[in-house]
Amino acid sequence: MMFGFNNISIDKKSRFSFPAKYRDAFINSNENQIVITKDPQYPALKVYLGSEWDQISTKLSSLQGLDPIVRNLQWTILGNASVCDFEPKGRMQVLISADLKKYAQIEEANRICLIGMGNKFEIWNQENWEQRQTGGSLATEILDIVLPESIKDMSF
Amino acid sequence: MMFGFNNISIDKKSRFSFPAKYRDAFINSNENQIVITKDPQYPALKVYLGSEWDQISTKLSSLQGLDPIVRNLQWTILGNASVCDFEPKGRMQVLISADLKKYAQIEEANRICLIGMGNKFEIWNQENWEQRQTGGSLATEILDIVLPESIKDMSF
DNA sequence: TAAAAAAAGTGTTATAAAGTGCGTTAAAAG
DNA sequence: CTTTTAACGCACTTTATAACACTTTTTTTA
Repeated sequence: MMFGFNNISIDKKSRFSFPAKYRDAFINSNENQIVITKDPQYPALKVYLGSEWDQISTKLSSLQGLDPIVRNLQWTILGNASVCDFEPKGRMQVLISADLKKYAQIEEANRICLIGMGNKFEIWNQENWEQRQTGGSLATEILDIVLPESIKDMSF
Repeated sequence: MMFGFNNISIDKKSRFSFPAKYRDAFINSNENQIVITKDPQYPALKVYLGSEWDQISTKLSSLQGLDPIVRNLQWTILGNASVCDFEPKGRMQVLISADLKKYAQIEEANRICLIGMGNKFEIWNQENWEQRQTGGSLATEILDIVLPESIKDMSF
C-alpha cells in the first residue's frame, strides 16, 4: 500500500520518478508495469500498478457499454491509459504523455503532486490540488452522478 | 491503550520521540510502523499504530471514490498519510513532514502536544489545543457534513 | 528516396538537501 | 545519589534533481 503526499519534480522530457519510500511496496508486489490514465471526475491523473490495472481494466471492459455512464467511464479510463514498463529496482522513472499532461493541466509545470491513495496514486497540478484541499471547486467537476448498479462496488 | 496529554519537543530535523510510558503498549501489540496523517476536521494530526492503520486504510480505500464526500476523506486521510518504520525498543522517534507540520500549524514550534486517545494519538499546536479546551472555536473547522452511509460506521 | 536535421526518449553523473543514527549532555524521577 | 528519560548536536547516509551525453524516432528538405 502506498500513501501520502509528494511534491516532486518533472523534468524537461516529462519524466518523474517515484519517491524511494515506495520501492519496497513495488518490489514486494512484483510490479513491472505502471499505467497512467485520466481521472474520470477531476483534471488529474490516476496511476495504477500493473496488477491493479489488470483487475480494473478487465472488470470495466466487461461491463455493458450501452449505459452512457459506463460507456463514458470506459472511454475515459480505458481509452486514455498509457502503459509503461517499470523497473522497481532501478530509477523508477515514468514518462507522462503530452495528452495526459494537458488533461491534468501540468503542461508547463516543473513540479507535480503525486498522491498515494493506497492501491493507486493520483497526479495533480499543484494549484488545483491546493484549491481542492481548501474546499474550492473546479470547473470540470462532475457532481450528482447517479451510478448504475454495475459500478457501485468498483473503486477506481 | 494509550492515554494522556504530553507536551514534548520536536527537533531541528522535525522528529519527536514518544514518551517512555507508552513503550510497553507498543511492544505488547508488536508495532513496527507508525502512521501520521491529517485530521479531517481540525488543524491537527492523527497518529495511528500500524495495525490500526491497516484496518482504517483498507476500509477507506475500498469505498466508492465517485462520491465527493468519500473522495475528500480519502484525499485527506490516505493522501496525506506518512508511514514511518518504528522500533518500540529503540528511541521511538518519528519524523513529521513539512506538509503535515504546516497543516497542524507547528512549522515554527519546537514543542508540540501529543494526546493519547486510546487507540490513536493526536498532535496539536499548543495554542490551538488550549483554545479548544477552553471552548474557543478555530477558523478551519468543518461543520455540518452530511455523511454517506458507507462511512457512518467508521471512526477515524 | 535518402540524407540531414530536429525532436523525443533513455541513461549517467554530480551535488545539494533531506533524513537517519548515535553519542553526549541535561533534566527528571525514584 | 543512582537510574531513567528527554533533548541536543554532530556525522554519516540516502535521496532528489539538474545537467549533460547519447540513442532512437520522426520530420524536413534536397
